[in-house]
Amino acid sequence: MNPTIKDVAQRAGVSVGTVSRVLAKNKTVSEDIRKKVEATIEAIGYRPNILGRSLRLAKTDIIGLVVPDITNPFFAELAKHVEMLASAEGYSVLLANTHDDPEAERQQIETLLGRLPAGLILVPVSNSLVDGLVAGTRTVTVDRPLSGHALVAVDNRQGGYLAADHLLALGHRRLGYISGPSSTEVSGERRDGFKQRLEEFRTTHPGEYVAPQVVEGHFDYRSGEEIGKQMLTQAAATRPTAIATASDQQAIGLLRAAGDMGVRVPTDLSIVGFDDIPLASLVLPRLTTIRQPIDEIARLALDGVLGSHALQEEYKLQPVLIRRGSCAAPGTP
Amino acid sequence: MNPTIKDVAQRAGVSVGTVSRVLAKNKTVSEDIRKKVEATIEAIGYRPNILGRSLRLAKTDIIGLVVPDITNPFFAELAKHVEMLASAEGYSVLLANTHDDPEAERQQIETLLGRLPAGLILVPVSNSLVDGLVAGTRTVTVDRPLSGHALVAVDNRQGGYLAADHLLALGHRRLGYISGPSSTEVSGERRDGFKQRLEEFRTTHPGEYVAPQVVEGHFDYRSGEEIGKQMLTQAAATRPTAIATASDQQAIGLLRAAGDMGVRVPTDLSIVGFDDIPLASLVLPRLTTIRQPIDEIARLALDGVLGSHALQEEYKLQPVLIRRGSCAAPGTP
DNA sequence: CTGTCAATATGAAACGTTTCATCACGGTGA
DNA sequence: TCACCGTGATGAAACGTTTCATATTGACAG
Repeated sequence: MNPTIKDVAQRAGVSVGTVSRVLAKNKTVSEDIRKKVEATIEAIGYRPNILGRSLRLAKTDIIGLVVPDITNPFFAELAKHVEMLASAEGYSVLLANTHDDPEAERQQIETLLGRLPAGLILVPVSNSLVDGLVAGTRTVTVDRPLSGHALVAVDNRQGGYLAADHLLALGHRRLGYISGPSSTEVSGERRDGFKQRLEEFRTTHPGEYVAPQVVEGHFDYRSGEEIGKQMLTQAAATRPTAIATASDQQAIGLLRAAGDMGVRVPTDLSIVGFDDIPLASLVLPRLTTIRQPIDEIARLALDGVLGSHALQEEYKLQPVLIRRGSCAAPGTP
Repeated sequence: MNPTIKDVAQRAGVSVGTVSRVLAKNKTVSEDIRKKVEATIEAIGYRPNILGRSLRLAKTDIIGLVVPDITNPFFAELAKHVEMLASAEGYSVLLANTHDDPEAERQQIETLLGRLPAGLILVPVSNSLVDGLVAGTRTVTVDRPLSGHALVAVDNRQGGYLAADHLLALGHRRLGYISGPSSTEVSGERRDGFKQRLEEFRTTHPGEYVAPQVVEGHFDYRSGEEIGKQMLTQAAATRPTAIATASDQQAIGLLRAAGDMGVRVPTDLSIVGFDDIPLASLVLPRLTTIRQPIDEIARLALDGVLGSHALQEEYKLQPVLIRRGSCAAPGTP
């Protein structure tokens, strides 16, 4: 149906090999033949069949992107950046959701690999299952580590550290922390960074130290709201004056809980989120948060997958504290 | 490198054609040979090369999904549902963003079509450019119409109608409406439905009718916030007691503006959104909104693209009003 | 005039499938 | 016995590329 390279060759009176070389911008083709072929291509509207080419070359120009849930703003943002960069280089992005289910993940990756992608960008949910499955395809892990594969991620420990540091500097002493599920390393690191800063504070200001209240949850809105409610029902004298979370979604849920309970933010409660999703600057009050440089993450991941150079084991990026309206010194009217 | 069908054939002592027939679950192959071939496949870990197959069949099992912006929660939700349904049927989803740019859209669609997808699901941003470009590939349009192609969408006019109806029923008379950009038919329809209900009201209650304040904006948070500020700076006696918007994002921006200006929702101002994105039930107060049945939309779109039946011109779905906390009768304490 | 060399163009093979026209082989009916 | 048929298996072609070993020039040196 569509014209093929053979049609072009025939119509231009040359061999298919020659046409192919014209297409490949190969030097060894004379000027006038090149012109004639190009004219013919234009004339009959020839467009190379990507399947024939992929078959011959045994590789495609498709990038697989596997995320737990595209509905999560962080991953949506990641997908957007990856797609932008990839399409600028002539690659397309195949999207797969795992719904945080290891079995679904295995399945998705398997069918993805069957399509011989040029590379795979993966936000893994399980540590074991996919191990070894991704051999033979350049694979970069994002956000969460997977043994044996390159990882692009923010320095989560440093992120947690920054949050605690900011709150301490504002004068808060009774701190709360809503972490992510302990099944993910990410949340452990963020929490540990948070705690580490507090430990440091304990040694420098032994008299003022108060042990933080740490509760584990999921990364979503709901979890932030529920745990927030629970934390805030304590007597005003013992409940935290500031809470840091492991995700902006949790922080926004927490914001909602505070609102429901008449706890004013930031007057009665300071909140620090994590990620800096677009919504963070649109809630009321605007969310102070730890930003992940997601464009950088996407760039590095794609570079890793497409680049010819050997993959480093880990690309750690520095998170940065974004000050907005959800934090204040305790007792600020 | 990977074993091919030839290896299987050779090792099992049959012809490649036979192996292919086994793979295709074709009836005309004897029981014992079938067993032997299957055993061999298992033994050497053969997996059919999808490229060879696609080339031969001149089609792939890839679905192209083209959206303006995957970061928009509505489209993320759409992508998630499409991906779920598609992968359940053995198809994969190729994602492309157009950033609301007609030229990018043309470009994206063109390269997508070059990959010979089984079908294309498109949320178009321009009416003209891609026309005819998508011939030869089963294409379904979602959300916004494109002449000459099947459309799956909610009845937008009815959605606007419902919003106005709800607010009138609550007793509001001075209404505001924040619409989407007039370049999209969608926003026109929603606005017209809204106005239509008001016209009906005018004929039934001629004495009480007040002309609505309608302002045009974009679908995003920022636009809702800006226009909201502008609307709410009017004197309390003339400004609307209720505002409907063309998207939840606008409504949330509006919510933010109201909060900033000390206008209490729903006490001083009722708000109705549109879409029912996940976040709608998480803001404070929870957003009353017009829900689009997005799972249905995804299902119909995929059905249209994959099904063998002829495409209808239009699949209109009914929106439904979701009552939450952002609306109340005017003057409710 | 002949042999060489560089510069270009050609033809065919190969990538891994599916499919279709044949073929082999028993069995059956006349 | 022979023609015929049905059941299964085979072999080769075809899908549209790229690439590599050859072939064809023409120019130029000896």
